[in-house]
Amino acid sequence: MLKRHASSTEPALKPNAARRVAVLLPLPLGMAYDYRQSADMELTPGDFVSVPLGRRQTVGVVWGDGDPAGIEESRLKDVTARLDCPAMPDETRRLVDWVSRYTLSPAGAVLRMAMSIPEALEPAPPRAGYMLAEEMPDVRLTSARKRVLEAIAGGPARGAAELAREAAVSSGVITGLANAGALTRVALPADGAPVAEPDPDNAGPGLSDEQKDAGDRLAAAVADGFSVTLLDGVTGAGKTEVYFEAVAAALRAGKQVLVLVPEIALTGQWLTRFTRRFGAEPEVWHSDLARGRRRRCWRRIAEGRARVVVGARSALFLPFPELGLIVVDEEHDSSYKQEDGVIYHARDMAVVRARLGEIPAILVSATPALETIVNVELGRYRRLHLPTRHGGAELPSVELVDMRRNPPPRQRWLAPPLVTALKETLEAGEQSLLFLNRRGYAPLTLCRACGHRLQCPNCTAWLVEHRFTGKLQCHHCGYATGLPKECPECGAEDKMAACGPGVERLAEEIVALFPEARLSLITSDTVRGPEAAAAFIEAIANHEIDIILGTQIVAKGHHFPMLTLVGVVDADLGLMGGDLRASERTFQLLHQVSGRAGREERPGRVMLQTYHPDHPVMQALAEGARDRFLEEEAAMRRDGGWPPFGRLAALIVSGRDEADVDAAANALGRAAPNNRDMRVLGPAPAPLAMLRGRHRRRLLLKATRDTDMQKALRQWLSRVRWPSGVRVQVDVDPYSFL
DNA sequence: AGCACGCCGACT
DNA sequence: GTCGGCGTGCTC
Repeated sequence: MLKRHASSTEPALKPNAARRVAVLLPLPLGMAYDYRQSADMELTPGDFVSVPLGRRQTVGVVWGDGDPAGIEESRLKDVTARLDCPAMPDETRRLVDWVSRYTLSPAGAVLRMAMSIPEALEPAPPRAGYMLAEEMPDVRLTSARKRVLEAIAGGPARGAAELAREAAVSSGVITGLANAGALTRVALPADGAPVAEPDPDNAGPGLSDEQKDAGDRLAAAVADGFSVTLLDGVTGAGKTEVYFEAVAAALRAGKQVLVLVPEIALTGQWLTRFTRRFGAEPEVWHSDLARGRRRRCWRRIAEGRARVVVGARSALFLPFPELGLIVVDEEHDSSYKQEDGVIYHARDMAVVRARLGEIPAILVSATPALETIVNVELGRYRRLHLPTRHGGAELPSVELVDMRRNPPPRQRWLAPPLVTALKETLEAGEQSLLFLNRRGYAPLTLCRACGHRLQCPNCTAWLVEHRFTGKLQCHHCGYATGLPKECPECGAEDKMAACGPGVERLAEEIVALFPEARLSLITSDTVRGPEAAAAFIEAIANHEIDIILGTQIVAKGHHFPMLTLVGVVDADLGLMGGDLRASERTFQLLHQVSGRAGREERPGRVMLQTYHPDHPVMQALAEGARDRFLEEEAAMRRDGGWPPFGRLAALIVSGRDEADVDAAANALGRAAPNNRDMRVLGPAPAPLAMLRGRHRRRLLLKATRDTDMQKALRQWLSRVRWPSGVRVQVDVDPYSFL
């Protein structure tokens, strides 16, 4: 494939023509660059190579043959070296190409996601280990030192950190012993520490008949090439344990497994369940892993030593040499959509990766995306249904609290029925969860004298007061400022008033109502990082907390046996704003929060505070009529030609100069394709008309299902030029309408 | 993404 | 007179 063979139909190569290879670089370049390959260098597609670029050295990947008709030979530079590390697997390279074509992103930009840790390609830095010195010098033996010497006597040479942990001493003791000559430093085999492998036969799964049947069917699919199965089950049905059977089957077949999860910070309970089932931890991958751990993790995956990887969406681009199964947990979750840089949907690309590798994908959810349901109905995806909760727990009852008929008192946000329910729950010694998807104290601050509203200078957004930090914050760009004493517009003193509730303000209300209750506020401001999250979850599970008050982050995947009441403070919050998926997303989120209630023998109760009790989303939630809701939603989308029955792509035109942005957006509007199959809406100011100081306009290309969107977009964009200060971003299959 | 080149303000 | 700000453009 790589070597070009001269044939009679091709012009004969010049006898001393250089061998060219195409090398894709992890830069937003769009195409591979050609390099000269020296005669003694063997290169195969996928090889990582070091090449000169400008006046620096860069690492790239051999992508295929060079193009003899490409740039002239005199400008070719030599490949410097082939790196000593496993080649990028064929499927990963094809995925990079596929995502690049689909999203209209430069291939190099996609490659960058697959080379997120360039250090992993270099040989591992030598690791210092310690062993007992041949001759024990005369040193003072403290008890800490004794423990170290005992620990080291019972095993091979180990690293300082490992040894310190085993002997329960600080690493200073190790250094001290080494300096005294009692320990000698030796080089450890780099990264060679054996990894405990998950064992598919470690523990019996302990499944119900219903779960076992589903697990068997998933496991059977593992041997069967490409397939997509929706594992559709109510919250608490034990879906995780069911797909673990497919994981076990893949492990038995000697394959690697990738489990995608939406928010890696929240998987503490998931990891516990995994370890219980498989007797070892999976490899955990996410983008803010410390450099060294990330490097080792990447390397173990590339070498096939990591067997099960659980990770956020970027894990899709890891170099699995023998991937045998992909699971997408909470497949409906919108955090699978990457919104900046290369804009892609990890659930959809996971299906593509599965097809390229001819392996199965399992999509897991209690509230599947409409896209997924439609794919099931079209027969593209299989479906396994788990209709009952594990252990016979009842699904919670959902009540609507009509805020028009039961208004809370002025400057309060909890309606009387919810207050009563909270009181009853407290008295029964059970836990309550209040959900309000609004960080901070108040979403809006205005002047009572002149009506001026405090807005972010860089974005079309109100500043949110945070009493916790005493600041006004923009949630879009990170702008923060102190709370002004006087109105910046009219100068009136002490007239600034907080409008509406955030979780901090709601906390005040709860403290006033139930001063004796133990309240915990859980938001991304109060929970920074996985350890803090684990501590909160532990405290809740131990019933050290009576009322949990939180944003989005409490909605997902946790299981608290004493939690019997869930109150949604503003169920209408997500419905505003004309977003195509507003109803669907609100349904999914509220259904998911509701699922936190009553997961064991105690029945759960859910109360949704709403001003629109007749809205289809509220009705469907109250009646537990998920499938009816999906049918109604599907009917509306089908009538309007919206996804998944039609296709969408958005263009976001942005720049610092508003006139330039408008001119470019209008030019795109004039050049827009408009025919029987496609129509362009806009340009219109994007919902966030200014973001981080850049003005934004949006155009939406809406087309029939069978339209080649990439081709249409490429042709459209090629007809228009815009000034260099203006950026045009393409979002194929947009999810958020921001 | 780097790292150049290039064209206008405050320094030794 | 030069040092240096980051805007613009190229890298096989």
